[in-house]
Amino acid sequence: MFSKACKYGIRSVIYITKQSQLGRKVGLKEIAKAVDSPEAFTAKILQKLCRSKIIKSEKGPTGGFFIDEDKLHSVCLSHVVSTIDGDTVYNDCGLGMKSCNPKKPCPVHNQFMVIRNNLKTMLETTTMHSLASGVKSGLTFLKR
Amino acid sequence: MFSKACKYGIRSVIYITKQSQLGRKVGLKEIAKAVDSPEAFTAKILQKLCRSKIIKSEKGPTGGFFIDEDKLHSVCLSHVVSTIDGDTVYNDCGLGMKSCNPKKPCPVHNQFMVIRNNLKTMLETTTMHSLASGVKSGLTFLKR
DNA sequence: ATAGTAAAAGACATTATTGTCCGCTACTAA
DNA sequence: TTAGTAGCGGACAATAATGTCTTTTACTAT
Ligand code: FES
Ligand code: FES
Repeated sequence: MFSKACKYGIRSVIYITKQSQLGRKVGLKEIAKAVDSPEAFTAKILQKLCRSKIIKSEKGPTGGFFIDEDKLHSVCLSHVVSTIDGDTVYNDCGLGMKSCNPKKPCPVHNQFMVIRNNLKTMLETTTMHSLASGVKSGLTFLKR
Repeated sequence: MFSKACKYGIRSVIYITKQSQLGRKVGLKEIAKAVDSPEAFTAKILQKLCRSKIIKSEKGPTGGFFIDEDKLHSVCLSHVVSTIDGDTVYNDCGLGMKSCNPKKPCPVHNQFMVIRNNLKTMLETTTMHSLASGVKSGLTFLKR
């Protein structure tokens, strides 16, 4: 469904969100440990997310990653996914044709559109904030 | 969503199905041209599909790929997908945790299960036969 | 100011996926 | 029986994704 990079990215942002709700900045090492992801690789992903303004970072001691107070409730899954994986999930043809064109649909176009629209809606309505609270309340987990 | 191999596989099987309905066996070259896929790579994929009994092949002149009359209506998308891509679509955690375990769900588990079940149902209820008739009637296409 | 810290950036290594090539085998038709 | 055909199988090549390492940059606390 998503690339590994994207999965690490989502898990990381959920963790960062959770900690930002507590007013904490978190370092790379802590994140990688919390979500069980390769450290250096995770660094690259976080850099991307910073460049796309989804998260912020500060260098030096007491530095780390965090999310602005005002963004805490607005960031949703779709932002993270499109930053890391691009818009392929939304635009690509399910059978790999040059493009997904309703005027010249592939055999599974109609069926795919249904699934894809469900997915799209889900990604756009699921906030990182809500995912983080699941973790916070111990209902969901970020590793194992 | 699916690997390229899987997409080529699906397109190929649809084409083979369409031709088998007309009682024709089709050669690799013809298939690759019809679905716009790399020939040698497609050969590998067709071999897999043969080993899993989804399609059949015959060597020598007048040989080629085809689907048994009795299977023509029973083969569905899920068979092809699980042959090529395995059961990852069904079993893997959407966030890449070791396993998708409802007892220890990841933050998006519930949301994912909905999408995945939709997808699963779609794959299991969509027959290659029905996809092939769309192509036959000119409503859908296998390349471009 | 300076030493220490943590992220940024770029080069590099590994692995998985995708794609190609070629000799071998099975088959058919003449 | 033999020549030609078409899929099979294994080895190989190219690319993309994943993952690592090292140096530089920005910052902060002392
Ligand atoms: S054309 Fe294939 S999914 Fe739209
Ligand atoms: S645990 Fe992640 S999808 Fe089920």
